[in-house]
Amino acid sequence: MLEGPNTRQRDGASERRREIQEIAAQLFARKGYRGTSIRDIGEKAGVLGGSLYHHIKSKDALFVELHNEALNSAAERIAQAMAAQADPWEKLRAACRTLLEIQSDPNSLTLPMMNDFREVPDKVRAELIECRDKFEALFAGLVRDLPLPDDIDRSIYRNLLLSLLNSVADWYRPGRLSPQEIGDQVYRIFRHHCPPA
Amino acid sequence: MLEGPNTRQRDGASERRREIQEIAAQLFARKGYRGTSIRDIGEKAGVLGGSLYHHIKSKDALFVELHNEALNSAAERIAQAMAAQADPWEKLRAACRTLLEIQSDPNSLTLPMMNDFREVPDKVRAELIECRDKFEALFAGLVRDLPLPDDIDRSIYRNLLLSLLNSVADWYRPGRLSPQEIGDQVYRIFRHHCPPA
DNA sequence: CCTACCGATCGGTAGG
DNA sequence: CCTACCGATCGGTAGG
Repeated sequence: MLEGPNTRQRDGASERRREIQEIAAQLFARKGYRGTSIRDIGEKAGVLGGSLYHHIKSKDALFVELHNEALNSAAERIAQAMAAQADPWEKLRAACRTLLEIQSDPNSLTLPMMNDFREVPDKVRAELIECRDKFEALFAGLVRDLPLPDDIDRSIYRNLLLSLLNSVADWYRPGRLSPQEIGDQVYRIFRHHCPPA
Repeated sequence: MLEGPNTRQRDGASERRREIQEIAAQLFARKGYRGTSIRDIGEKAGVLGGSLYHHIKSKDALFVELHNEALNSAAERIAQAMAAQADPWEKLRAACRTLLEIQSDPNSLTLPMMNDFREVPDKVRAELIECRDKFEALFAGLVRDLPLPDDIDRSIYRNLLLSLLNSVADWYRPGRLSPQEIGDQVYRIFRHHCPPA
């Protein structure tokens, strides 16, 4: 209801567009694709739903755009954290910590990463998967370089690691362990598997 | 469109109810709560949406009922599989294999276990969580008895294990590894952590 | 189990 | 950015 009228007007159009994107990202992240209506986004932005169509093309396009931005931004941060480590296991640890940090930040436009594959229209899903594949390739490379025992299937290992990291947002609550500490826990569980050198 | 008219009529009402439950369970599992309309369920049952209300009270009640039945049935199967093993790690292995089997069967009414927490009305979510807590207690007991290293947080370990097992349905595709083999992989990843006795 | 309908909500648009 | 509206779809009900 209350809106701050002190928004700068320097570059009105694109700045307003950014505001709307951030609002939409938060709502999508919290309520999912279907649970977030154009009118919901408008309400938080202080306008009626229809008015948003000056800034967005469609709900689908907005969702895909936010999802892919978030994924690319996350991939970049993780790649940087991994690059700072030489040991494969330390790369895994850095990746876990970074992704956990991203996933547990409720206010970042980077958060969404919504795995709501089922609740999204087919056409949207296809675009989501395409972008996600690139993200998963990052983890495929990471897992490829780990010295894992022979009886561990790397494809399964990677899928488990990824789905685990993605679902942390479902049960993470601030206050107890920090994202970094949880990341370390993930690392410890997935790590001990050195082959008996 | 085609319906088999050879349905027995022995106990018409309750048998019909069971049919509708199975149809609804499959749709909910595949399309989620919001993605499944009463009319969708009716269509698969060969009737109009409104006609279902002779057999169900509401969409919410139907969903909660199916969810809780699935959860209780799964908990029972897992408890039995665990009871057949004495060693704590073998209990974990049995639990992983059984849950994986349940989660990857696309035709079982037991499957749904839908973690669509976000797309469900608040009132429904509260009822879902209540039942899920009991299910999670089963795993809490399992994890409590594992001889884990001191630097592993059992609460995190359990959350990771559960969210991992639940999200397998997102990427599992029949053909490659069997559910049991995947269950064994999960077991291997989560196991190696014996403390240096 | 159907016909016929309800009130609500949805994404989106025309026209200003 | 609003008014006013569209066609579609939703869960659910009355009355037979």
